[in-house]
Amino acid sequence: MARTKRIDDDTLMTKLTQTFRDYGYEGASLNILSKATGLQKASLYHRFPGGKEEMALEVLNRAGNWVGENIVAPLTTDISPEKKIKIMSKKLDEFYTGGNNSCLLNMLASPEMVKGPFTSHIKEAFEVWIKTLSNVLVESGLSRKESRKRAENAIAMLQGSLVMSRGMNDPKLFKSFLKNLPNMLLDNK
Amino acid sequence: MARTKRIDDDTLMTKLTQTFRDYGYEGASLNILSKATGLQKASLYHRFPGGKEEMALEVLNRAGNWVGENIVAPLTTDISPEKKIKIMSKKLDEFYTGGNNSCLLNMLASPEMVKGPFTSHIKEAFEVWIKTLSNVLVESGLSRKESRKRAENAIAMLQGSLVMSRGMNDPKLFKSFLKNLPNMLLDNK
DNA sequence: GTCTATAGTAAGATAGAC
DNA sequence: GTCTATCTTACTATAGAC
Repeated sequence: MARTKRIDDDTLMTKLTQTFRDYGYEGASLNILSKATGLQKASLYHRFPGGKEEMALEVLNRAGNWVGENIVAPLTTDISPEKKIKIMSKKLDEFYTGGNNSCLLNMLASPEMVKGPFTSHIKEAFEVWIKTLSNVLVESGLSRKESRKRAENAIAMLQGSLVMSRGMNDPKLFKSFLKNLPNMLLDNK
Repeated sequence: MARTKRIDDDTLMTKLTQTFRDYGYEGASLNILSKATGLQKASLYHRFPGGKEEMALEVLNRAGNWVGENIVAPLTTDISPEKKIKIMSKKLDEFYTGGNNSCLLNMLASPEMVKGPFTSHIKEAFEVWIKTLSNVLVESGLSRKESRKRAENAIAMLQGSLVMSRGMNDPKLFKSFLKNLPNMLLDNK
């Protein structure tokens, strides 16, 4: 034995993701990651030869894929903009577990001066997200400029509501954001 | 000599603040703090016997005082709500150096599960901020409920725009937020 | 008040047995 | 594939000279 995995890849990635979200990159020590996954450090290195950096990169990629499949993809189908926004809200609620989870794009962001290994991934994630959402709003009849602005504001509000929910230890601001999201995006001005 | 300070208290605190903003609590090692301030580690311990935790706590307190004097105080004077918001915008621009600095309330926030030494300070800072800003909006003629909501949204948008400015390495979202802030707060709906 | 030197601990990472 | 044991480095923190 011991040739069989104590924890399957998907569950492992979920645990790692949770830990990086809770502790950030620096705060998530290998000891903490080990306890969170039930694997010893050496076992983690066996699965991620690149160590913590590789773990965080794969976590970031997996989150990107999840967002692509669950949030971006529905936004590019043939249903109405209203329905798209509704689906997105539901998926965001799931993704951030009702405001109790921080966003990796915030928790893994590096100091500006020292460009870290995640900088480009995070920047691209934000840009893709803004563009995709913006396209939906154009489709709903808004101008390109107004659509871009609303998309940026919505994502900023999402990030801010998560920061405040964490800081105040109360997810109500995130929930309130989600509730207002459709209006924020689609209301005629 | 060496009985005279290499760096005065205020400049020292400014450097420490900058470092915690850039690196976060875990990321700001004593080596980094030492280089940033020009003081050796032992000298830092002489000034802050409680070590890094005391440094961060004092940084947080000082930032709270600055906000109290420069942002909260003007909000409670006798000038018009419009002028108050204008002053606040200007001071926020200064405080966050045009969107190039992160917010300590985000960078020092601890993981929810492990209540850190800053949790209560951060929570209180958000609450005071929301209440003070909300009162200004009540004064401008909005209902208590609407005022509270707008204040929360404005601060969330501020936090989010900072997160995104850092993540995208471009302060334009913060600048855009600042520009729209008066409308966001005072527009009749 | 600041420094060099160093203790003690925890970090990231690897070797080799099973 | 997982483990214990270990290495090396970096970290927080302290001692003691000037």
